[in-house]
Amino acid sequence: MQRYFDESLRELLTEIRSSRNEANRAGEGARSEKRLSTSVSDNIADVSNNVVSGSVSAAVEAAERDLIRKPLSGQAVANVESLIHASKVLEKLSILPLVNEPMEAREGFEGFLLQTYYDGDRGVVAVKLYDDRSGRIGVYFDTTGYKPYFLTDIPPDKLQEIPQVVKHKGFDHVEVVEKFDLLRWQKKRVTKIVVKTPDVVKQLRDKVPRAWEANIKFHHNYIYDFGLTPGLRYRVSSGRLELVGGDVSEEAEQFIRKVFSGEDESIVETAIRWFPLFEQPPPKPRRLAVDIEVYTPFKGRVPDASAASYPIISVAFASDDGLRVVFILARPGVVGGEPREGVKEGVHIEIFDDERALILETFRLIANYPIVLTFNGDNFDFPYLYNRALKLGIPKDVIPFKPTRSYMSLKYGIHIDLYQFFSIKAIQSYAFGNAYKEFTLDAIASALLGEHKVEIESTVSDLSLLELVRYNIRDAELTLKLTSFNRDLVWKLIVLLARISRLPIEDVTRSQVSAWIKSLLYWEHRRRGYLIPSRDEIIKLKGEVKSEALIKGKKYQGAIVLDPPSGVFFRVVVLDFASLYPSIIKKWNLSYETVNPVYCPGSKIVEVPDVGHKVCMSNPGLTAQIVGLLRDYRVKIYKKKAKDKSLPEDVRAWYDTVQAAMKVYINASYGVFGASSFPLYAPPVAESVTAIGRYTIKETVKKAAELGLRVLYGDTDSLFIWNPDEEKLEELQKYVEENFGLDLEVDKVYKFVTFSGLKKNYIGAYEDGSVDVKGMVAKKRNTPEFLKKEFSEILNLLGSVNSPEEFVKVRNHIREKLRTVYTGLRELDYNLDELAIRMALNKPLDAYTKNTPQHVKAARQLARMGVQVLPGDVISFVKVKGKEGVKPVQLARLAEVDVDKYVETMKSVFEQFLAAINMSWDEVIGSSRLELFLRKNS
DNA sequence: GCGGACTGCTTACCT
DNA sequence: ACAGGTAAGCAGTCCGCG
Repeated sequence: MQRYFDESLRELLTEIRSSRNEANRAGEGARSEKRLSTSVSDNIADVSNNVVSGSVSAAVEAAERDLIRKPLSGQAVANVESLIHASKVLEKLSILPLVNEPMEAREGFEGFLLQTYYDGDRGVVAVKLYDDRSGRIGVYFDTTGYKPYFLTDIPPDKLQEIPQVVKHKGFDHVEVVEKFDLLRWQKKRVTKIVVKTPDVVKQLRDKVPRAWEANIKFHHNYIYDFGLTPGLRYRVSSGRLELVGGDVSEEAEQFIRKVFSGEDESIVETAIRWFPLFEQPPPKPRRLAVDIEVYTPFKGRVPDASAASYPIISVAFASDDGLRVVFILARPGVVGGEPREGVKEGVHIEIFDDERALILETFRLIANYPIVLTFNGDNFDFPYLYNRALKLGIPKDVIPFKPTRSYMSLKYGIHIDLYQFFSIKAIQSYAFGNAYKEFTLDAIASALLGEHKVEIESTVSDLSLLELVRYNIRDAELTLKLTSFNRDLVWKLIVLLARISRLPIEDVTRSQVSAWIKSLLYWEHRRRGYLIPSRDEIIKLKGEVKSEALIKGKKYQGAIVLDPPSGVFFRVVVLDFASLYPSIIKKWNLSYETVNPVYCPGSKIVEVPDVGHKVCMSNPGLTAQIVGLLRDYRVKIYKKKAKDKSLPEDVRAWYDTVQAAMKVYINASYGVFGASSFPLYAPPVAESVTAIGRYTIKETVKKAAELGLRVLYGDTDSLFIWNPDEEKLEELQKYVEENFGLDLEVDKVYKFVTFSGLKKNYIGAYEDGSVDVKGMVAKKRNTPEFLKKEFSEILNLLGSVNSPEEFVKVRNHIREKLRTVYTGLRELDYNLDELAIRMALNKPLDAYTKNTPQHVKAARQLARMGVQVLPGDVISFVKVKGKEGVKPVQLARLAEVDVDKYVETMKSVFEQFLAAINMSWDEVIGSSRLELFLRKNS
């Protein structure tokens, strides 16, 4: 590997430059006043005031002809051995066109539905389909004459009296349609106002007193009206999209009927209809990850993508078909770097002496992949490339992206920005169990892949070319791996989320879980001919809550937390109600139309405990059906299939992803009804869920007491039982099943639990010595690293304890350990990084107006130094002596650290734990103070 | 003018 | 913009105090 660069790269660069001269001559035509040899040195100085002239596009054409179409001529390949690999790659690439508008999907075209969008030029909805046989994307342009519309209750003749509507130039026509009004449980005739373009809906919806379904994106409406499911296979047939492979076999249908036996027929019918979503194998389009690096003279500041003032110095690509390429810009005064910097084998490096050529090559690659991955491409890489290209005179139609309202979309393929995807809170918490806490490539890759970014001393602008290559390619590889690890887990998850939500891929990867649930519910409303209620009418009819939240500013009361004791308890069984809230929604038939119903057809009404809402049980509520279906599918079918050893491993992995996708949905299903931003916001629904939850756990605690079980603690849906009798436990489970129709499962068994006496705060140790630490200060991000380290060492001591007797010994160990740490701290045996407190900035600096927390103080000091600080940034600071009290790590010295403050922090970290083992800080540290005093004065 | 009691703001956690 | 509940640290304020 080391012999790759046995020549000095610098020498090589000279060669490249001259060989490029030939190839570039045509491309330089437009800038004839500047010879290529000077353009290299001008690269940095000249770009910021580059003016786009008319002759440039001719130059681009020429460059395309001479340079781009024959990339091997004048190609700088940095080593001989990789040339063989590289030429194979490039051979493949060199036949690819620069601009790649997808071909039209005509009659008979078959492919997976990836994306719908509005094609403004043609004025129709367009659908991107991925054909897995050719590996190409085709676009189906709607031929049914589908137009944008919204609904109102004004009859057509009365509508004629509103000229602003019917005389509007975008107005097309009206139709009368019949819908079912779930909220009022009656048929309703509404007027459909059909218009020419989507923007007209926005202009006209306020011109009528009441409008429905006027806030749905045109290309989403298309999906709902045609009953499409993104992620499934379709064929263009008789000018329409026809589902392929959506049939459910007789055998499968019988199986589903058995699983859902006893349910209402409408639920069984939906269950059968959904089956292909979980069973059809996912498409596997080729994926390309792209990452760019930009020169900037300002350290600690992210280059401004809208200005794009400085050159793109490197672009790295990694694809799942094995491509590893870095395009790098030769810059005057920047050395090649040492061979031993260790660029991995198989990475093909191309050195460009012209930034424009580099960008054009980049575009050509991007334009040829059906899926392009970035990390923050929406807000940085793609806008930068876009604006930089324009600045360098590259015409728009050569650029493979088009900016949409909220993100960067691709002309040919699909752009997935993984920063957006991993920032989705439901993904972070439900799919990955909060494994990562910050939304940076490094944090996410470390947590999920166990791999890191390449560490660099200062900024990318200061790196040698080889260091830059190494850094850049790692980012691209990590980005790719984030979708491919664990048998393409993330890609499959995205496909499944698209199928369940019915949102296109570019939409589902950029929206929060509330948008997914909204979309799924809209789709089902449309399918069943229900009018989608407006937010206002739901609030008017269902706005009232009956409980008061314990937390100021919240809308209604939530879960209960039992008061835990303090102390150590051996053999603790933790029971929990399986999917408590979703199960409640299903069992109690909770839905916006069933809670406090306007009309309950069979008058079968039950009352919610505590809050007294009335629930109509006569017909299955819509949201109860959907949530219940996902829950049952997950529990009764896919959790089992995921563990079925008789299935091949990759099939099991798929089913595991299926159940994970369902988990994300059902976990969020309660919360959205309590979120005022949700279009189907129904506070009494959310309030009923938590009230029933409280009722259920309280009754279960009562029963447990009757059975002689000792309940130590419980939070929302869990009960900690001390050394229970097996039979009594089973009896309790039976009681819960019979009385509430819920599953009370044994979640875990702890060898022992140490409770501090505080809620949401305990350590549970398993038989094998591993431990769960919950809520303790030692676990929090804003606790200095040295304390976390020392704490985890104490945890190791603790995990080894097997009996109450052994605790005595461990207590002594712990006491000694703490004393050592204490004296070490007094003598400042730690460095600044170990002492740093990390805290996130949740708002822009100037939004902290009420007071100035310490991390904001530190951040303001950084800002004064010219370092950019943005919301989401985690500030590392240390506590120091002096007026401000804090300093960012970068600016602090060890000598100014305020040791007393750190002793306080140490005390609070360990007191929580000492409380559990019945020790006090003073008894542990008291004598240490004396010892330290004596030692210092001896 | 200072310190303790208190409230409110902010963050990070748990379910 | 999925929810509420708990804990901690600190900033800022009020009040008492001859």
